Amino acid sequence: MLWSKTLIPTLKEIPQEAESISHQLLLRAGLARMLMAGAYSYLPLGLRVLENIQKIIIEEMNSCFGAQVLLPALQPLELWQRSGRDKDIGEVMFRFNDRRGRKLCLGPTHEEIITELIKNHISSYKQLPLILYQIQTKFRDEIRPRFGLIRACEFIMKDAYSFDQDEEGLDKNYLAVHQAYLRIFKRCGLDVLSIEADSGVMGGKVSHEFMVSAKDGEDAVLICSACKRAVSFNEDADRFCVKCKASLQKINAIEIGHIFKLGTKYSLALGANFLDAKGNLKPIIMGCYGIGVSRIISAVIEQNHDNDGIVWPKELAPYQVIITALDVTNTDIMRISSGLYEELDALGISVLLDDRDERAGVKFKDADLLGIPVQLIVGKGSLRDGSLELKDRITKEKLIKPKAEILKGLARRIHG
RNA sequence: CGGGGCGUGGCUCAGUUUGGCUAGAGCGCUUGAAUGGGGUUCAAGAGGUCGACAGUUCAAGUCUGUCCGCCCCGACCA
Repeated sequence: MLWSKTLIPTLKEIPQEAESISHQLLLRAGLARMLMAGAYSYLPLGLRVLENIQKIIIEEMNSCFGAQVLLPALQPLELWQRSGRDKDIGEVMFRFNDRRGRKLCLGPTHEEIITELIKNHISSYKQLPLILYQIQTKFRDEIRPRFGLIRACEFIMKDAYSFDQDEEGLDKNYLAVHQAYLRIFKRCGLDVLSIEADSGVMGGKVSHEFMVSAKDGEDAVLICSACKRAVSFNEDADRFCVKCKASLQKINAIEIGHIFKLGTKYSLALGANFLDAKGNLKPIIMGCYGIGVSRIISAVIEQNHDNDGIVWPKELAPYQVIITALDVTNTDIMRISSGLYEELDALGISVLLDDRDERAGVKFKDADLLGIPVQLIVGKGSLRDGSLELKDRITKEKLIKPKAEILKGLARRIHG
């Protein structure tokens, strides 16, 4: 992609509306823009990052035999009345009437919808176990949306649901998804803590939340200074670790995932049953597994930035390489830059070519701000001896070498 | 919802205390020139319902009232 053909509105100064680091960089690097509190437009760069996260999630969910679906965001309120959650969820759910006066809502989550679907299609133990998941926009009328994408009223979530005939099956799926989550977050470049948690409105007994430590996080976590075990924070929390008696340290964190062993709450309420091998009618045992996909963008920025801007983990970067063409009025520099662009593009490497007529300093600052892992710089030096310059955004290492060697260094950074 | 802060061109802000001529600066944008490796320099331009409405006044960005929006803290939260 050519910079001049896309929309990357970088900002030199910190917008008034942003206080947290991830919110500031989200806006400054031109990833997203606010429409109103809690609702954001994703610009080309932000969408590419979002798609990269989704790709990782899809790969890992498929690897534990999840099958992707897409359920409606538009839902009949009646289903929520049947599960009893209509009241529990209360004003967090957006509600309205259609033209016929039918009561509708926008889905804040999808347990009811998936259970209703499954009820009509699963009738035998032979069809179990099953995991279905989707990546979809959720709507929650938050009391206080804040920190950019971290708490939004419209956001993108991956929600998965497991269906089993017994508790053993649920335990197995729960563990499989738990492990898949750890792989997902690692690939996203996140240092994540898995914590036993309250299941709250979701119901069920066991739940784990996945927390990312971040200075501007809105949740708090306690970590044992000795065994590093993390526990969720509440006001009357112990000051010492129950296991090793060492002191606990409070850190701020962002919750990016939450998984629950639901049991039969929804299958009983909505009548999702199956016949076991002996012909007994039993409720399906369920689990549900959520990831805040759009929230990951903010969490990743919180954990991967420096004074110059974002430092994207390899797999999330909106482009793998940015070619910084210094002096676009110089036809030789542009010829070399375009050639390089074509060459990398043919190799399947995603490249952004900065073809703007801007000063070198502006381009360097913007390249650092965007956080694309590898910068290739084409300037006067390249004309003299055919050399290229590579800047590694992560290590800040700079190499000026013949093209062949630079391409090797590039390959090592992309594939290695 | 309670407390606090803010709202002036695309962005950052000054001006509001103490009302006074045609509303300013920097960045960005357009045009021209010089420059060309870490947010250049000079010149000439374009761009504004001063968040909205109502009121006070000879006169309102500035004072009063109501409302709207954004941010932060709290409560809440899957």
